Order: sequence, then C-alpha cells, then structure tokens
Amino acid sequence: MNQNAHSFLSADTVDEASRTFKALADPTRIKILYLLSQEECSVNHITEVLEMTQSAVSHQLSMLRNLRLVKYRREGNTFYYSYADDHVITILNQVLTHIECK
Amino acid sequence: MNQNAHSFLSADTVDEASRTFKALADPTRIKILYLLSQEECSVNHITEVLEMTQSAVSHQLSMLRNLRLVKYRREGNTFYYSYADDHVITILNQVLTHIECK
DNA sequence: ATTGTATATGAGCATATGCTCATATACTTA
DNA sequence: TAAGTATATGAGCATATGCTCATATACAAT
Repeated sequence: MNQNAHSFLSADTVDEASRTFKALADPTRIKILYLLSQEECSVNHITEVLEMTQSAVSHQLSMLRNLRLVKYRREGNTFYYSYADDHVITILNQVLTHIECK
Repeated sequence: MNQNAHSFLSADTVDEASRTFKALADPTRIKILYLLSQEECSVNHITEVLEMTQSAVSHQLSMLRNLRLVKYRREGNTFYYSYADDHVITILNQVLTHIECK
C-alpha cells in the first residue's frame, strides 16, 4: 500500500469539504435549502412552512449566510432569501433524489 | 408562494439525508473514506497515514461501519477495510473535485 | 502457556451544535 | 411621534460529537 496515497488532499481541501457537508448535515438547514432551491422565500414564509420559531429559522439563515450558501434582498420589512451556491444545491438534490429512489 | 412546496420531502428522507451528510461532515471521516476510495486499508495503515491514534481511528471506523459506509475482512490479526457505499463515495469525490478546481 | 500484535470498546471530558427566551433593530403605518 | 411588523441577535441550556486513556478481545508466535 502506498503510504502517500492521500497526500494530494490538502488540509484546506478537507476542511472546506467538511464545512460544506456540515452545512447540509442538519435537517432544518436541509429543509430551508430545499425550499429555497424551489423559490425565493421570506423568513416568515420559511417559519410557517417548517413550523418552527422565527428565532430558530433566523439563526439558521444567519449561519447559511455566513457560509455564503444563501443571499437575500430586502423589500420594506420583508427579507427574501434565495440560494447562492449552485453546487451545494446540486449535491443536496442529488442525495435527496438518491434516497427517494431507493 | 405555495405553502406546500416542500411537502413531498418526507421527514424520513430529510433525516436520512442529514445522516449521510453528517457522516461526511468530519475531516477524519473524509480522510478515511477518501483513502478507502483508493485502496483497501488495514486499520494500522489508516492510523499511520492519518497520523492519529489507533483508538480514534477505530472509533471512527466503528461509526462508519454502523452507517454501512465501510466493510471489512479479516486476515489473521489484521482487518482490511474498504468502502461499502458507492453513492457516498461519489458525492465525496464530487465535492472534493469541485473544491480543488476552484 | 505466555507473550506479542492488531483491533475494539467503554468512560470521561472539552467543545460544538441547535434550540429557546428575551430583547434589539429597522422599517412601516396610523 | 407612537405603535406595529419583520427580522436579527445574544445568552443560556441540553444534547451531540470527537477525542483520550485505559482496558478488553482475538489471534499469532514462541
């Protein structure tokens, strides 16, 4: 066995991959991203659809914002969120499709 | 906006997706799975390549075994592990490739 | 039988995570 | 200007996670 088989996976690459998967590793964030993959949504709308508190949703959106996975625009008091990372949405849909096809 | 836009994502599907991403959300497990995607490895080999304790590696392998992401065969005292879920390996490689191409 | 080697496992600990509750902020409307 | 609406944010708490350390297990070699 080659002792250096993995050597071209840099620590940075592994960390970034881990961050990506961590973002998708929570049911709430999966639901939010799946929703946003279909339509731009207000925070209030997400809160109602997911039947969660406004605070919980807002905290998760804040995390997704930090990870640059969502973006938003403002219209008066309402914030409309949409996804910002095509690749992550692709990965998510791929996994969801695979699970549903089993 | 359609209030039921996400309704066809069952709780089971979301949970399973979350489990899948959780499995990939840790740097150590990423390294192990990446290594196994290339070659069957003994526990000792993984331990040396990753420069981690035998215990830490064994605990992670135990987790990956429970998730049915790896399998193993025994040869005397040595346990050779290999991956057991093509789809998860595909997803992992896809994300790693995407990151490295940036 | 005894010792050595390879791996697994349980307990415990420090840190991370995801929520709640209270409150702040920013805008809108009366 | 005051009250209402939509969202953000900080503190705190319960649980999950990933390791270490000690030890168990199973086979090999002497």
